[in-house]
Amino acid sequence: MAQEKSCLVERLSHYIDLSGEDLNHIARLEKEERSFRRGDTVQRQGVRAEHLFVVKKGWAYSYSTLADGQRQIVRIHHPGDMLGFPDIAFERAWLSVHALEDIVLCPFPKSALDRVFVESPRLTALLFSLSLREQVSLLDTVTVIGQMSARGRIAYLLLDLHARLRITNRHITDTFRLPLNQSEIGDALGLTNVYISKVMAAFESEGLIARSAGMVRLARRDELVAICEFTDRYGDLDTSWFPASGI
Amino acid sequence: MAQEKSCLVERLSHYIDLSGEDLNHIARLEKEERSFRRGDTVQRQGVRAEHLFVVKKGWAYSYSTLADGQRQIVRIHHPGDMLGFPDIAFERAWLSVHALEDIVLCPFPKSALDRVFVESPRLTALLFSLSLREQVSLLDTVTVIGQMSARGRIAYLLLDLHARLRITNRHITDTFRLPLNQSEIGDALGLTNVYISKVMAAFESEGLIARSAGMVRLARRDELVAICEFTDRYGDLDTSWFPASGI
DNA sequence: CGGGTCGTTGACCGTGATCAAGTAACGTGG
DNA sequence: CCACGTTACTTGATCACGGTCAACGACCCG
Repeated sequence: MAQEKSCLVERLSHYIDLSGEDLNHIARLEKEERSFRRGDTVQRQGVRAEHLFVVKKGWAYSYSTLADGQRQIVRIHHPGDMLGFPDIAFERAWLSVHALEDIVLCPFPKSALDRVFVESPRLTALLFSLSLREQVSLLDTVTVIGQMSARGRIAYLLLDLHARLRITNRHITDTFRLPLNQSEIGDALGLTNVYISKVMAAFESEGLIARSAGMVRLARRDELVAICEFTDRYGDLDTSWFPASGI
Repeated sequence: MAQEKSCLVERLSHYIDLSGEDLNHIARLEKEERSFRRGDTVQRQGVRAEHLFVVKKGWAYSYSTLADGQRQIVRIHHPGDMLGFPDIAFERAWLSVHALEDIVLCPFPKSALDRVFVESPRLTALLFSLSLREQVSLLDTVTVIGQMSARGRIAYLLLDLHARLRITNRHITDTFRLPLNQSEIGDALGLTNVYISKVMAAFESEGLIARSAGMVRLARRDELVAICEFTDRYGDLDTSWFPASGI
């Protein structure tokens, strides 16, 4: 199947120049894209994890579940994100993945990674770095959930989503679509849906945000930033140490 | 300086067989040892991050600080651990590192990583996997802090430390040394020192743990496990996909 | 001795959970 | 077209987990 353009190439060439060699690797890796419907479970915790995915279209999230049914959403995935990194190191998936809307994923098999590691150190370094950036984002999440009040956590979530959408869309305004319901926001932040509702209503009445039909506008972004000490961590990666291309 | 045995080799050969080639790389990576005194700051958030470290002796922790001085301890490092992974991907360190006691670290420069990536894909895969395991551990931390009560969080911390000590010491008993004070435990779990004191006193009076002179004994480990649904995530890595050695 | 750190304990309080009722929007089938 | 179920959000009353503040004791080291 000749694809117009590989979604992985598109994603990765945002960071570094890829040689023809590198491109061949990616082409070999990438398999047919897969679609899921809103609400589908892409992957369930504990199954054999055999693929990494690139999100081509739509939002999804990864979560873990406790025995009593409590759910922690640990990562929200946007178009252009890669998901499934943690599963590379283990036989079974640690996280379940849920489609927030109709989505399209590009899978590529973990078993093909060895050739990438041998033949394209530069691509390997990039994958490693992307995984590390996700790790840094998790570090922030821990700090936010561990230390901040509900207002801070919610402000952080909104600013973080906005900053991440800006990675792939530089010209984004202060308004964006938020296809998460309040229960899901709560599960991402360790709060209840009820309290999300109350705080967001407060934010709105204070003029910090505006909401309508699934859209959010960060009306006074600076104040939200002050509430949670937000700093954008999605600047450019340090690629200076990467192995040179083509050798 | 001829060392009896490289601490990195000791650590890594626990997971895979290392070729002579690989060993040479490691030797080149480990320039030297560096010692720090109890209470020293090994690295401060925001400085140029130029090294990865292997902990050879003593405990340390990585943390981030908020503007108001609140501190989130995100990772406790034991002998044999590697620290500084997240800093590989960025120019500046995201975390500060603090010595919990007198420690010895083996630094190796980030700038030397490119040769590892080019010449030893197998070692690269192992480093990647170790970084991913740390990421998985962070995922658990998020879930624990986001969803569990104080009792659950503290039980989890104790069990997690115990399980990690068992990686390098298979014959560990149910008793171990805990060189963290209660303020630090609180900062790791998003709780206050006061509440740590109260819950641990409760655990002790219920016979779940016993304490004396900086040591903790998990007297009824099974009940602690039940409290926080603990599962040991430090089993062996999936190394099946690793590139073969020697080529 | 004196001062520092650390852990303990108690009184009080506030954030955010819990429970419950009600509303609005939407799709479905009659 | 309305009746109905479902899902999402809102709002209020009540409650409890864990924070805050403060005092005190144990221990260590100079």
